[in-house]
Amino acid sequence: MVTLADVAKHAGVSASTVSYVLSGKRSISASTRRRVEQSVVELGYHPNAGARALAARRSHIVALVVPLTADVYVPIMMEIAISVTVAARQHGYDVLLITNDEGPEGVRRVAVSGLADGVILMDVELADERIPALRAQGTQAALIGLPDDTTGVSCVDHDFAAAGALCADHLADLGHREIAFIGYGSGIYHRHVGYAERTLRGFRDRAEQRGLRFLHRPCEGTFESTAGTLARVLADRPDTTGFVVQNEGAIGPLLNLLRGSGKTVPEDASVVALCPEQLAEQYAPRLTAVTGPTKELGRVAVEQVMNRITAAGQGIQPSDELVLLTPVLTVRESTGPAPR
Amino acid sequence: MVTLADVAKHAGVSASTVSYVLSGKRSISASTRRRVEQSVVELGYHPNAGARALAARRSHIVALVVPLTADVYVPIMMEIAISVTVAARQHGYDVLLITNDEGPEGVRRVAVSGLADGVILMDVELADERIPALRAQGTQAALIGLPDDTTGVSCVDHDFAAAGALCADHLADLGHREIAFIGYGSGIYHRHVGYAERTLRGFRDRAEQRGLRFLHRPCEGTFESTAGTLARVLADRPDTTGFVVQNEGAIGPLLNLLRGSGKTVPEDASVVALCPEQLAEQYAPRLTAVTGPTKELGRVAVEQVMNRITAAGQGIQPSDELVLLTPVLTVRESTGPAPR
DNA sequence: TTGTAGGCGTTATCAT
DNA sequence: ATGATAACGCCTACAA
Repeated sequence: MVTLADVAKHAGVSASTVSYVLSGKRSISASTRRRVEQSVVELGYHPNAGARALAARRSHIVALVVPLTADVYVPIMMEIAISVTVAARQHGYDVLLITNDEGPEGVRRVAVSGLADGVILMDVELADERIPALRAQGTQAALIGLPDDTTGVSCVDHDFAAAGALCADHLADLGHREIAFIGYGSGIYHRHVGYAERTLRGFRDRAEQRGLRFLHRPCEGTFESTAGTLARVLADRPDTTGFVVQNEGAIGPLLNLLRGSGKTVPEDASVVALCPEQLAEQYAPRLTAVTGPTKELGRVAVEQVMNRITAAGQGIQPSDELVLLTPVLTVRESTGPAPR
Repeated sequence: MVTLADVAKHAGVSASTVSYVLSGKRSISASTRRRVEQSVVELGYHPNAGARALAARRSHIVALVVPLTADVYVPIMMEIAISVTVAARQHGYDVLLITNDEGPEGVRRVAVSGLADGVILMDVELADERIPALRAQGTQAALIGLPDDTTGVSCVDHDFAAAGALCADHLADLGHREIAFIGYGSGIYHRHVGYAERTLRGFRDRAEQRGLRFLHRPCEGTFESTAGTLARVLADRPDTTGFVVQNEGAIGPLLNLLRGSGKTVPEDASVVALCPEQLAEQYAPRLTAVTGPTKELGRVAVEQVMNRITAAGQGIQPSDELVLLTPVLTVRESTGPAPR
């Protein structure tokens, strides 16, 4: 193994000079810089990560905590994980993968051992038990998702309220007056995460503003429950022409059921989905959908931990950032002007 | 931060004793062991990862290199990544996520800096350019996939030849005599990976053994190309009653097209797919399919790097293991007795 | 069974 | 602009 000392000897300078050439933390004459860089290449020197971490008290690693549950749509998770990794590299950081089966203990472990300088949490719950652990240790963290209490951490998430509003606007613009919002199972609206509620609120407010009549029905996302939900909607409000779906599992069934009940999409009924683009593209008809910028989620989260790590390293109190990313509505084939 | 020295002082022993209590590398009297463990808990001691890596010349980290391409079915990739992480933890290791946009350089970087003790490569190509890099540095590696030249590395993969044979057997058992094998686009059979060829060979050998008449047709996996492929198959061999599909994209179209041409599955035609279970379950009818044990892939790969790292650490030449995992055929609704 | 001491490769504080 | 040198926290051969 080639060490700093080897390079120093080869270049005829001291070890500290080599270190400074490499870190750029103090000015070096052009000539010695060249000599050192030369030696580095010739000897094939690569700094030792452990030694660096020990001396600099910084590992240049962030931990990414991923859920094991197939609870979320997996390709999206992967996309975020990759965007995090790529973004981290641009800051000279590597990413350590932590699965959530370790629970709050996993987060504690990597932070307290100095293995990671900071942590990024995916799949954050409203009252996430990992957050108190982070606060207690003063661990720098960015959350992808929005918990109840965000003190001591930075957060980034989609702006679900805006997403809901986009749906209402789009259908209103097309002349629809009676809308049904097919949501997740009722459990979701309390447990897990706040995005369901935030979406609904955004939709509701805008719908009222635009004078829409609407109803919200939770739905478990199976074929059967979707059938039940749709039947009830059509019984309660036979003139419903617009559907907003926020439930990956209910999309397919809903399209089939509408077709089965003689309603053609988009001529007789319009459907706008809140889901990833990849999903929206794979139905027939392809779905008009509201989607957030997935990769941004990862990029911003990295930015946030980096800011915190840097601040903390300088003895400054890191600021708790909160970023909500604006979603986009893409018109595809499942929405059209209201009938008549 | 609590250090070894702090614990030693608190327990009234020397630092080395604490170290040995923790590592178990030499016998300790029950009483001091208890005192030390006590102090560890009371003070909340956690060993510093950097210092440990530096002194022990072992980071207790393995790098997992994942492809960025949506080339592979993403949920499977994720499943492997997670099983790798879980398995690694059981060996006291953590997993560093490396994306393939760094190319061979990424692998070099983590190994040469001592950041990782070993490497696991996913999505291995036949003539993978990362492998020479690994060999050159003497990096311990396990590959998920089977390259041309496996010297200096360990490998684990599905036994695709066995998978192909399972398909042939199943259809032969059901009395089918004319089979069509719908494969990937012709490019795949040369480029990328060998599994397509291995599957085909396994199928072919067994099919001949069982006296089946069969043909193999590459297929791009779009609706159009599947339509073309099927039309050609039925023109060439109108009596074809069995289909083997190894092409995720062609499955949906194939089912639709068979239906469209008046062939009911499984009464008129049987379809067996080579694909992940999750996919097989989501079609109507649910597909009889051959699937390998995904999580095992990760677990075995971890086992293999661990073996290599341990051996190398003891100055022993690590042995190049090769494990092929036996796939399983699950009968679902898409296969039945041959007609007549 | 336990302690001592040197070293692992970098960083960063003092000097010069 | 450059050099010595003392940490950084842990491991482990060598002693006792």
